[in-house]
Amino acid sequence: MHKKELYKIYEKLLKIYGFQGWWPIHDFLSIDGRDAAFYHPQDYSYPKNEEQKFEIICGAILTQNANWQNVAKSVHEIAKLTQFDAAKFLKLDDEIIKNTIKSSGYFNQKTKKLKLITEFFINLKSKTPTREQLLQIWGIGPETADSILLYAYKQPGFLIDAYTKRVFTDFGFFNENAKYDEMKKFFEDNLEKDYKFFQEFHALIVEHAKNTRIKTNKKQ
DNA sequence: TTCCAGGCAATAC
DNA sequence: GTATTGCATGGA
Repeated sequence: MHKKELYKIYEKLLKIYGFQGWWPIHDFLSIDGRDAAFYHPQDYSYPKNEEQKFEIICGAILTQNANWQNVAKSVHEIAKLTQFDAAKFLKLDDEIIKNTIKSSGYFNQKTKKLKLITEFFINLKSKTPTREQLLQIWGIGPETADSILLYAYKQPGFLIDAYTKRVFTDFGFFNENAKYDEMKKFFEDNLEKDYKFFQEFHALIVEHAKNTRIKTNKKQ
């Protein structure tokens, strides 16, 4: 019964913010540019190769509880160092990686996470992983698994993040203690499973959430 | 200065 | 099973 409402929200967000073109893919032509990550609105053909898949996976780890602007710097640095060749990345010393991803925060944990997912990625040999496989990897939780599946592998699973929860709780769809899988199921039960649509919807939710950020005032 | 950002695992209860 | 805590940087 929520189908109509959800599609209406999507149309409204699309009208306000336009196509978002997620997930940003690094542009090697502007490798020395300031902001080398770029978006590709209405082009759902990305990632176009293994390197771009690996880039999205790295970004998904790095953006865990981190500001994307900080992550973009790390992505840029990894691109310069490895061109997102997974085998090349795996050979890097931990100290090099820590220094390279420093701006994303939690660099000790994230270095370990990146190495583990890189090993997994190489062993996949271009196959598509399952959600269960991803969740077994240390450092991959439901949101990271879903973003990897949706944006690196074009699998139409709905991705829930802090923004999605906040926005749709505000809209009255969920209550404060709604669980990840419960919210995910809600969207998937009420929407057509189309990866392009899911990619766009999630990106629009994030954009909207950023634009309606509540400026908290600690002491009330 | 304080607070938060495209979470997750470990630990405590 | 649910709640809390540690992880860390950079910009507002």
